[in-house]
Amino acid sequence: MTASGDGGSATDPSRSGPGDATDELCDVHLVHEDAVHEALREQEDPEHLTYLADTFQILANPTRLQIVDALSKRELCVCDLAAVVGVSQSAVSHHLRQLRQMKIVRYRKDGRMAYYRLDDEHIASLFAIGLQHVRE
Amino acid sequence: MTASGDGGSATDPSRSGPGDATDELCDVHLVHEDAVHEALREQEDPEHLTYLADTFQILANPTRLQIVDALSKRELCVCDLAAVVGVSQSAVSHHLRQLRQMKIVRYRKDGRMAYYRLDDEHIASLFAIGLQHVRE
DNA sequence: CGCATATATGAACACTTTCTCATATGTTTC
DNA sequence: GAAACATATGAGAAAGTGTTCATATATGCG
Repeated sequence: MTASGDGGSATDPSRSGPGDATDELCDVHLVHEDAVHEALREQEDPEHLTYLADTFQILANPTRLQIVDALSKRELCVCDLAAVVGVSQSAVSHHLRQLRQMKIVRYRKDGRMAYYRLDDEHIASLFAIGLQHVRE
Repeated sequence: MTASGDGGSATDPSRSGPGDATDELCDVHLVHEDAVHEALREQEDPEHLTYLADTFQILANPTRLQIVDALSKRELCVCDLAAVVGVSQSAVSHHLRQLRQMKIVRYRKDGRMAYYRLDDEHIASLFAIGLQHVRE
């Protein structure tokens, strides 16, 4: 997932006025220094971005999106979900675990059945806005 | 899709319902037939879901989310983006192509520079709602 | 024109993901 | 307790992804 290259970091404190000072944060010459430094200051917490990337990763699968789609309207048990999305119980269960781990779905146990639903409204929003983007 | 394996039908004819003769959609026994059929009827277009999965896939990378984060506040050229996210120009360019292909970013050419920005408001919304979900 | 700069892209390797098969866990029923 | 059922999970093969290196395209400048 992550495997980002060098951390780089930055904010060269010695950089100052014009001239040919080494305006390098990475390995490229800075074209718009102010914008870059502003962007660096306002950057989101990298941990949040990594976690968000993991969340999108779990949503990045048509079968899991079918599950999210179905659960956006009603709760369903694992067996029903397998029938709806047309894959094996094992595959659905694996998908559900991933969705659970990223807090995209939650479930309640009733006897030997497990009834799944979306975890919160953010998920329904992400799905709905994503569909809007796709439909345009 | 590939419903292979054992048949194990065991249909339950005592269950009522407006007689869609399909008591077996996959290879598992249906526990809540009505809910399953309703979910099947209301299913989103599979092509949309595949495209949406591709979109989430492109968002499912911390470096690309850093790019989206930076571009959510200002337009930046490729060189600046490389400095901000701390990876090589080549890597950024590869990422930008993917973001372009999924209509997550767009760009304008000015001389030899390419200035990128987010493609539409849906993207900013997806990013913002995703962050809310992460922060909870 | 020739050279530097800015961006784009192809190939390849390390790493990750997804599916299926086999099996484990927990619950209900006999 | 044993069998049947609903769900969960581990392992491993096949496919996919992200980065780097090398190089291509295109613009600007002297």
